[in-house]
Amino acid sequence: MSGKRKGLGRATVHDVAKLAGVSSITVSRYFKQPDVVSEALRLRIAEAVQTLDYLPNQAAGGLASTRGRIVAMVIPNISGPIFANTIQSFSDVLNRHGYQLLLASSYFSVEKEEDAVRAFLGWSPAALVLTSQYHSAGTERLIAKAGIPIVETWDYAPERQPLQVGFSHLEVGRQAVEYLHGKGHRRIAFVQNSLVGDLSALDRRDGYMARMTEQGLEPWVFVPTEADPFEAGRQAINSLLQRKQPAEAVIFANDNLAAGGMLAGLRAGMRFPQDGAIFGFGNYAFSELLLPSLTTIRPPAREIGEVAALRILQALGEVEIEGEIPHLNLLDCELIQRESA
Amino acid sequence: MSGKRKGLGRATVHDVAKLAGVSSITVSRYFKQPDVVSEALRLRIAEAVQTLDYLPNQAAGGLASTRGRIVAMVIPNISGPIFANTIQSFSDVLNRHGYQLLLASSYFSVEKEEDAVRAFLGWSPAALVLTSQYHSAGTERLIAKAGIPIVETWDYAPERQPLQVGFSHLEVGRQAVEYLHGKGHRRIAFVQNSLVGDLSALDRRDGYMARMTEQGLEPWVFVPTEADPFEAGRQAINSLLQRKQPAEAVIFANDNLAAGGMLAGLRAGMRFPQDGAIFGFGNYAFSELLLPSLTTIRPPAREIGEVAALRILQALGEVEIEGEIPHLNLLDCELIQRESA
DNA sequence: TTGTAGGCGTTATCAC
DNA sequence: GTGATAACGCCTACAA
Repeated sequence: MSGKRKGLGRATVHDVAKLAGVSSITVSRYFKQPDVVSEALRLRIAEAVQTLDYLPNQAAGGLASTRGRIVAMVIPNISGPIFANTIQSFSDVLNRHGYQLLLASSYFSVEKEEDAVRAFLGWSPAALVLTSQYHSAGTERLIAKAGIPIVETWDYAPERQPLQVGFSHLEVGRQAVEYLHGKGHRRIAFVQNSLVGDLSALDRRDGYMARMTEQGLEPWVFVPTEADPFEAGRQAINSLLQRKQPAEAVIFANDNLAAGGMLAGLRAGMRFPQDGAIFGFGNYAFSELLLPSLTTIRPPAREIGEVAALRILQALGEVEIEGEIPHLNLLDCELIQRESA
Repeated sequence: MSGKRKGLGRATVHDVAKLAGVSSITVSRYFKQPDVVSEALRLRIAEAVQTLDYLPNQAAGGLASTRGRIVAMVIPNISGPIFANTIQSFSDVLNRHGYQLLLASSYFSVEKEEDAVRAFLGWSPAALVLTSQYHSAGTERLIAKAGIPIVETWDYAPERQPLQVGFSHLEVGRQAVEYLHGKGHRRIAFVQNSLVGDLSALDRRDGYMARMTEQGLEPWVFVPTEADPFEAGRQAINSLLQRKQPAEAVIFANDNLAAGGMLAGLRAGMRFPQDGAIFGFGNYAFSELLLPSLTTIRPPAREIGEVAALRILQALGEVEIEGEIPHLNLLDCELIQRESA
């Protein structure tokens, strides 16, 4: 009987409606607002759904209602040691409310981020999550006119338009100085991330520099040339600790660098913290397993994902909230004192 | 002027078509098969797209063409130390070809996996990726009639319908025994994963048992009661090494357990491998950072993601291939000999 | 509580 | 090479 197009071959609302002896809109209501459908029809529809193995077509639904149950997230990387926790918790909370996660990584490149955002917007996501406050001009334009909730995570820039869920990297840098200074150290160095593009790490460095200056101490920033973080760490240790006037403490831009540096030192016969205090950032999984274990700062990775998801669900009206949705969500980092500093 | 529905408020093909003075189908072709559109029109359309900031609506496109450019993946967990690499490489390859990744985690629960699969199928994904060969009956039914390429990763079950991209956990178990036996060890124990649901880990145990038996050695399986992997590892070390006839070598179900065990031993004054060889699985990021560094087996995490994506793209006709698409993709694990065994 | 009509934005199909 | 038409599967708006 004709059929000029093929379709998916799956059952549709119409099939279910016919089998249940109702109109298709009633089947639609059965899924969206079950309490509006009478008990009798509900049972008939449920049976038809069973029989036909009916699955609502989300693309069609999203198209018709102009609001797809999908949320998009761009993150620097998935396999790195810290962002995965954010993705995990974010995705879990969303799934629980029937939303699906669309994911892509930017590798700390604002161009790749823009590509991902453009691709995502084609899916008319219900909301969009980005990492940090730093984006390309193109991304800024896209999100400005996207007309959906935008959330920036892993950073805290109160003056920006998008919802903020994260923490201040500047504060983290200051906090590290504070701690080491309190331990009596004066010659405190900072090892920068060799990964260009990680702009938040530069904020941590700036916080370090600001606090050092305030304390009347001279900032001492080491910039590794090695790309591999473990190698870069080794390079830093060699340069900072094996000299006449060695650093008393070294703050690394992240735990990878710190671990690489510490390991190189240990294998060269050094002892920590005796030969220099080692301070990291990130509280990666291995940090407590090192000998000595690594003193570091734990960013609220999981919490960021949870809060971001919650705010989005509230903005979408899926979760109730009294009053305004908090625009600024400043979460706590935790300084974890261990053996290395 | 009526307008009974609102729509997204964004520009559509029709807007672009009107501005460019062509029909909307030509705009569609401009995106799908640019070489079919004449140079002149292409320029006009490009300009209109620019002016209007037009973004193709993927949901509408997917609906009309019955093939959305989306691929769904269910993985045990995102934040764990090993699967993230698979997700990362998988997503990267797909993105490069204009496909987006829909992601959810099962936490090693076949029920959660089924929920995710059902939710995903509503999006009419172009393909579906699962982890391991173990699923619920419901999932089996769903994938059997999904009518899209299905890929099972991180395992290798030649007899199964879905495309296989992974490795044999049984083989991994045998390989560990082989290695330790070759080092002269006879009293070789295996520490099971305390995480129920990780069925592939049981396959590794079974491989261990089979090989031990073949060698005329008696299998010795320890089942931790502690849930936390580090605690479970400690428990295992205490039980296996601090006795009259201690184990000479211990194979752990994964690197987390091994690290926990080794660390507990070290802090108690033990030395490795002198007081017992320690063997892991997974080659987690920290494994090379431990002192002693951990001997383990590296699963082809990244490669699995790449190959899975490639096979899917080939099945979808996005990537050329001569002949049949290989159904069985057995990838190599790498035994990484380090200091602990 | 249930149904009718028609549109959401795109693309398959057929015609020129 | 380009266009007219209808259909993909669902949901909003309105009516009963």
